[in-house]
Amino acid sequence: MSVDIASTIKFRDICSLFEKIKATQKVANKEEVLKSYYESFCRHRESFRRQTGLNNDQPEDGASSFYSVLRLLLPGADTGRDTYGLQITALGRLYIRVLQLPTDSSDAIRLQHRNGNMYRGYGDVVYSVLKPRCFNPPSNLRLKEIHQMLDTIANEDTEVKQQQLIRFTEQASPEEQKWLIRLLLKSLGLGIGEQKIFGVLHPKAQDIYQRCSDLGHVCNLLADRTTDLDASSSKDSKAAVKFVNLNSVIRPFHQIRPMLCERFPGDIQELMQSDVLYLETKMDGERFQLHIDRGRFMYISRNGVDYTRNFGHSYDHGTLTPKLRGLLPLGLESIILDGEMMVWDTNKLRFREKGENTDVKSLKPEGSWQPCFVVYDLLYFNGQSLLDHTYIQRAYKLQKLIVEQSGVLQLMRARKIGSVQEFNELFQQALDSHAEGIVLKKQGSRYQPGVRLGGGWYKDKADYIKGLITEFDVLIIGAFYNRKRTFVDSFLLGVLQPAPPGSSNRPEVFSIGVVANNTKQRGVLNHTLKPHWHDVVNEPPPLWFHYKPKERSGCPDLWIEPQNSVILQVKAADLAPNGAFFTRKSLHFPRTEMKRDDKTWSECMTLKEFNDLCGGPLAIKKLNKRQLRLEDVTTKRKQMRMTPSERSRLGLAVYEKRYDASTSASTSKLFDGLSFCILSGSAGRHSKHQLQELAVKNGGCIVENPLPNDPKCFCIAGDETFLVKRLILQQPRTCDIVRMEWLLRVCQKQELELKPRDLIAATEPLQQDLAECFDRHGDSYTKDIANVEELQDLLQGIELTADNVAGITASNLNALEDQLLDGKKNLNMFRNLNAFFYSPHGDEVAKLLFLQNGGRIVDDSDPQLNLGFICMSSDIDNDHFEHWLHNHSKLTTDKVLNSAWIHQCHREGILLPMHSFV
DNA sequence: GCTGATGCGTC
DNA sequence: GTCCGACGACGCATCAGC
DNA sequence: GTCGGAC
Repeated sequence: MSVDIASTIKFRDICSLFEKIKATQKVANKEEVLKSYYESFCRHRESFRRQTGLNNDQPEDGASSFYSVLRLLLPGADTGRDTYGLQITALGRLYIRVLQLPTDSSDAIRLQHRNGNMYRGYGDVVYSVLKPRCFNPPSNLRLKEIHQMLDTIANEDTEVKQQQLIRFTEQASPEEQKWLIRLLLKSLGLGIGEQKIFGVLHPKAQDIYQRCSDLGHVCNLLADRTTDLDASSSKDSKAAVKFVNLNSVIRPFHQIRPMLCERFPGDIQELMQSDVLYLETKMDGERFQLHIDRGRFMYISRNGVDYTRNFGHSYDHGTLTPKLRGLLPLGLESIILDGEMMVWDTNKLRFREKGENTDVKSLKPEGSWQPCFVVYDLLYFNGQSLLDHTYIQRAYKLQKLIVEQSGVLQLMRARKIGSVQEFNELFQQALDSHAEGIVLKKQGSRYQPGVRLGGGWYKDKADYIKGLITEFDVLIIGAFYNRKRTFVDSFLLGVLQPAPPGSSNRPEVFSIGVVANNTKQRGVLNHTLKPHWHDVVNEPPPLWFHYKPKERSGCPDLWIEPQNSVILQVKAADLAPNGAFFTRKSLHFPRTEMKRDDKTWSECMTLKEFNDLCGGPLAIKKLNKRQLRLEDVTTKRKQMRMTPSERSRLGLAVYEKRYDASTSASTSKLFDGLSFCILSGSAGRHSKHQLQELAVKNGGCIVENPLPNDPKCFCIAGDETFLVKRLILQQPRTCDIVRMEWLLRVCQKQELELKPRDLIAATEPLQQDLAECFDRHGDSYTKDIANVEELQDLLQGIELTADNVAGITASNLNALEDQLLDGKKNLNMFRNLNAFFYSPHGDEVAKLLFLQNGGRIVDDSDPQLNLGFICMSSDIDNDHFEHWLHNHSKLTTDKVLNSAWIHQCHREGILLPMHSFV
C-alpha cells in the first residue's frame, strides 16, 4: 500500500462538503449533496486506481476506499482511533495560548466558557474569534495528513497534542480549523445521521456496519460491491443488494451492534398472539460481548469500546478470563456471546446493584467483588454466524455449549410464558426479587444488530407500567433513629382517616410503611419536624395514632401529630402484607419522590383510599386507575433525588462505604454515639487513617463527611488542608471542627472533655454550651487548671487586644504579680523602672539583666523615664556625658546610676539601695 | 501529595 | 410513528494547579 | 438510559 487515496483528497474540499450539507435545509437535499459527492468520489477512485495500476480484480484493501472520508463524516463511529482527550475546555485553553489572547478578554472568555447549547456551536465560536485574526488561505493539507495528525493527537501526551494543533492552526484557514474542532468534539452538526449517510453509500451499508462496527471494513466491502453494482447496471440494483451476504461480514473481534429492546407496548395479550414469548429478568449490569477466537478473548462494551485490558485477553490475565477455564465448550474455535456483565459479591453470593460505588469494568482482582458474565445469546460459533437462527434455536444451542459457574459465567434462564396470568406472576416475582424489570423475547425472533424497534425484544420495567409504581401522598407520622441514635434515618408513614364532618372527633392516623430519610430535603425535613417530635417511650402516642407498638420495625422512636407533619410523595412498587404496619398491606420498596409543599397535612391519602388499593386480587389494575387520578401536571414539584456528591456532602451513613468500621473492633466505649469526620491527619505524625482507627477503637463512628448541624458529630483536623480551611470559613457553620490533639488527648485519658481551645470552629449551639462552662478564654468556671501545660495552652489562646487590656491598671498587675510570685520578688525586681542606658560603651550585660527582671528600656522622650544607667568601668567622654545628661533633663544626677547596681541586685536577689551607686 | 476539574464511558 | 440530537446520573482515570 | 422536537 504505497499510495493512499487519502493523499489525493484535500481537507478543504471535505470542509466545503460539510459546509454545503450543513447549509442545506431539508434532510433529503442533504442526502442529495452527499450522494453527488460520493459519486464524484467513486469516479475519482476509478481513475486513481487506474493510475496506480490497480484493476478491478484486485480487491479493495483500504488504500483507495472511501474510508478516509467516511470516518470524517461519522466521527462518532470511527473506532480506529483512541479518544482525543480534548474537549471545549482544553481547546479553549489551547486557542487562548495560540492567539495570545489576554485571559480576561471577552474572546478568551467566550472560548473557555460553555454556555447554553454551545457544544454544537463551539466550532462557530472558535471561528468567530479566529476570523479577524487568522488570514490563512485554505490549505493544501490532505486527508492523509489530517488523519496522521488526529492519530498523533489521540496517541500522544498533552504537550504533543498542543504542538500538533499549533502547527495546524499555522497552516489552516479559519474554516478548516472550525471543522477540525468539530471533528475533535465528534459532533459535526450536519443534520444528517449515521443511518442516512450509510443509506447514501449503499442500501446495505448500515447492515454491514452493524455487523462489524468497522468503517474501514464497510468501505472495502462496498468498494468491491459497487463495482458489481455498476457491472450489473443500476436498473437491477436489487440483485446486487441480494448478493451481499451479511452473515459473512461477521468476524470475531469485531463488535456486532447489540440488538436492543423496545418498550413493552402494554398489551401482553396481543403480543402473545403474535408469537410465543419467553421472559428473562432484566439484568442491572452492563451490556458486553465476549469474543473468543483460538484462545484469545475480547470484551466489547455496548458502544464498541474494548475493555479486554480489564477482563483479560487470555487465561493468564484480567479479572474474568482466568476464571473461565473449563467453562467453555471443548473443541471451541471461535464464539461470540452476548450478555450482561454483572458485579458479583463473593461474600454475600449475590449481584451488586449498579451505582453502588461499583463499576464492573474496573474491579480489582483482590477484592471480594468480581465480574460475572451473564450470557443470554449466542451470535457466532466456530466460524458460523447464528444471527439468522431464531431466538429459541440460539438459546438452546447456547445452553448446550456453556458450563455455568455461579458468580463467574452464568446463563440467563428464560421462562416460557403460557398465559397472561403467568406473565403477571412472573413479573411480580421479578419485582419482588429487586430485579430492574423483565425482558420479553419472541421465540422466532432473529438477532438484528443495532435494532430496537420491531426486532421482537421488549423490555418492561416497573416504572413503565402506569400505576404499578404508584405515587402515594402520605404523612410522616413517626421517625426511627439510626443505630447510634444520632439522627433520624427513616420515617414511619401513615394515611389519615378524617373526622366525620361536624363531629368533634379528631382525625386518626394509620401506619402503612417506612421510607428512608435520605433525600436532598433531608435537612429541611429534619428542621421542620424537629420541634414537634414526641418520644414514644416517654410520651406514648395517643389512641388515634394507630400503629403496631409490638413490632420492632413498625414501632418508631418518635411520633408526631399530623397537623405538625408534612406530606411526602412516595413511590412504591406494590403493596404487600406486612405485620409491622397497621393496614392489611403496606408499601413495598418505597422511595421518596418529593416533599409535597403544595399540600397541607389534611390532603394526604385517606385510609379508605389506601384500603381500596389493597383490596381485590387485581391490585395492579386498581393502582393503575389511582395513578391516573393522581396525575397532577399543574403543580411544580421539587425533585428530591440526590447526586452522589450531595449524598457524600451530607455524609449519609447509608452511603458510607469507603471506610469499613467493622474491620477493627472497638476497645472502649468512650465515643459511643458519636461520629467523627477525620478531615486530615498530620504529616509525619498521624495519618488520617490512623485517626479514623483511633476513633473507631474508642467506639466512635466514622463518616466521610459531616452531617450538617449534628451535635454528635465532630470533625477532626490535623494539618490545615484545603478542606479544613474551607470548612473553617464556611458560613453558616454547620459542623464543629476540633483539633486532632483533642482526639489524641481524650483517647489517652479515656475521658471526654472538650475545651474551647480544642475547637478550631464551632457551631452556634456548641459555642453556647461551652459558654456556660468556660469563660471566653477557655478557662473552666468549675474546674481547676490541672498543670502547667494546660495553663500555657490556655494563655496562648488569650490575645492581648486593646479591648481586654483596657481597664487594667499597673497596680492591678502588680498586685496580681505579688500574689502569684508569693513574695519571691527577685524574679521581677526591676518592674516599674523605666531606664535609659548611656551609650557608647554601655553595659550590655546589665541591660540584659535589667530587662530580664522586669525593667523597661525607654526612649528619652518617654514620660515614664525615671532612671539612667552608665557603665562606670568604661572610659567616658565627659563632654559627651554632660551633653547627654543635659538632653535628658528628667534625669537628675541622682537618677543616674552605675550599672554595677544591676549586677549587684541580681546577685543578691533584692533591690539594693540606689544611693551608693549614684 | 492532595484537590477539584476535566474527559470518557455506562445506563 | 420515526428519527435523532439534547439531556442527566453515576463511576472512574487522569490532568492541572497549588 | 430518557425526553421531546421536527418531519
